[in-house]
Amino acid sequence: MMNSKDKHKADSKDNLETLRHSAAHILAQAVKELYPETKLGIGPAIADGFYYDFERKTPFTLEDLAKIEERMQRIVKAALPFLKSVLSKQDALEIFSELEEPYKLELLEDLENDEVTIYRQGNFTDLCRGPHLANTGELKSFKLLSIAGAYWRGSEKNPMLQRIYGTAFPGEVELAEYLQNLEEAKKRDHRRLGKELDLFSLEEDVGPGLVLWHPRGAMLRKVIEDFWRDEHLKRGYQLVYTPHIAGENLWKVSGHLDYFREMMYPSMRMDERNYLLKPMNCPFHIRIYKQKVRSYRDLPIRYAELGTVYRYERSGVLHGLLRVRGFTQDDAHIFCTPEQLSKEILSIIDLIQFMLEAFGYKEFQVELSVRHPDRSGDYLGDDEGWARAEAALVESLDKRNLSYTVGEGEATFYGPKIDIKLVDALGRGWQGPTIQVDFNLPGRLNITYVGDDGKKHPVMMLHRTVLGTMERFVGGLIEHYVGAFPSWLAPLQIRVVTINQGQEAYAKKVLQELQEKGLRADLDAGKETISYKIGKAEREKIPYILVAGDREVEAGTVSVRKRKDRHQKVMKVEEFIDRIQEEIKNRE
RNA sequence: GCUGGCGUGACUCAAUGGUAGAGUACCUCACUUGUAAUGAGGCUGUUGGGGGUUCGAUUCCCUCCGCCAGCUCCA
Repeated sequence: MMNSKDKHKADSKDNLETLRHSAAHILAQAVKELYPETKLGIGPAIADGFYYDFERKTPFTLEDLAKIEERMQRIVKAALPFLKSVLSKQDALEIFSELEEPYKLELLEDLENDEVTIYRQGNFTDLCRGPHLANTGELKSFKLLSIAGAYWRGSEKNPMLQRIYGTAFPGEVELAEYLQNLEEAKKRDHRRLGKELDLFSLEEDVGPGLVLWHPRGAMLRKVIEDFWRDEHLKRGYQLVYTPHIAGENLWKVSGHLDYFREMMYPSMRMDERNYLLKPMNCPFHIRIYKQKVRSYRDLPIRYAELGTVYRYERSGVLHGLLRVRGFTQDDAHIFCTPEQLSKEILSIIDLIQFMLEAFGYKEFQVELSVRHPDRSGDYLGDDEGWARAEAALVESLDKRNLSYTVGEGEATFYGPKIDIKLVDALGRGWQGPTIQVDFNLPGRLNITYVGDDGKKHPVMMLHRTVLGTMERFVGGLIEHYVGAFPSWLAPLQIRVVTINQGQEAYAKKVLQELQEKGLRADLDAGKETISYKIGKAEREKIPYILVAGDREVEAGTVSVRKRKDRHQKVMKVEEFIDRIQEEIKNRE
């Protein structure tokens, strides 16, 4: 049941949507007034604002944007009422054919109901479900933000229209706040922080989407990988390693050459054979499974590998660490009996949840991807198997009380899946952890186990990642912590700093003590002022600075300064070591 | 891949149809410093690559590459 507070919240969300949707109409009116030859696409409200798609021969420029915004202001000032009319589809078709709006006609023709609504303000008419503001004067605070191409109806087979993005808020304060947040978010961008903190780089000569991990980034990754490995071993996984290339036949048999070729790098030839760079790890894990006859008693078998794969991603989609061409999946394949499937899925969900929470993620978006109800012919595997697999996925999500959205038709051709999205600084979602049931490979590669009846049965197979890939996960993590990693993750945990050169010997002794305890520390014994050294360490976002001045040398202590905390505490080195080790152990 | 924008020293950015400057970083010297940037001096560029227009291009045009935003696609 909805309480009054929730109801109010829902109302204001609807109000914001109405406001933005109306803003989109005003945008379209302004564009039509300034550039009458423009054809209208669609113009909805979105999470952070609104957009409208237009077809026009000459592209909009930034100067046009300013002009359009001005014209919108004029329409707002005129306070034109939004007039709704309900009419028959036939009448609407006549109106939009008179207006020469081909895209609107296409939309109308696809509408199934016979009654449609249109809205008018001033001389502008749009096909629209509504609702809208009472009049254009109610739009107070808005701003046009950007221009981009967008395919008509989201299909790259269709012509590309020009999309104008904007945002609108009930008041100037909210708008200013939103724009400022946008600026703040840019400072959290992992590409910027990755450079500032010297974590990684991408370089033209190496190639687009191919990552160079610098020492600090590599250390961060090592810590994550160690944690990942330990946790997998605790949970009954076995680690494997497999090559980066394999003979063509492996990929032919697995179906990758039929279904995944356009994502794969061209083959290389040696000794009269063709080899391909691996885009996935599964065929290798399956070959390991097939080395022996497996009994039901051996199952489940869980092979895990931090497997580096290469995929040809289209140039326009590359994005820092979040979308690359060479990446390391924290992959595993689970071979089990149909009876074991539910339990395996559940324990993967538990592992994902445990891992993400360890990295400070409190909530995440879960999507269940199932078959398209009308297109069962497009999928491999029988209905019964799909039904059972989908039920197992749903059951596991429900058991752990996870809310999720259902993506109909989002399943892969070989099976249903659960995807978890990580959200970046600008609110964009990136698919990370995934659990996929596979109805293709077991049959295709004839992977079986011997049941208690002594007969061979097809095995159930799961693909899964719990972080996704090291690249995407670390990219997300940088933004999540804004580069200020907790001590257990920080590539460099401690910087020892001297005040003048007299303390260098003592500082070196302190450093050695820290390093002997396995702590990641370095020393700044430079000639600069203490303020300079503190500032430098703070900019590097090192969790702890230990200052060794004359007083500390005298007393055998260090002055401990925690990141972003001006109040330092003086203590014995041993005491500091105890404290930070406790912090690291608890992953605080 | 598509649409639009951008590409200047290691980084952030400036400038002009007449062969480029500032800050940071780096190096040197002086200062020996008590918790977010001591001072002075110095070094750094085939202005993304190639081609064209021009007496002359970093600036204008073409082309390729890369980056950014969005679309499409994905871990």
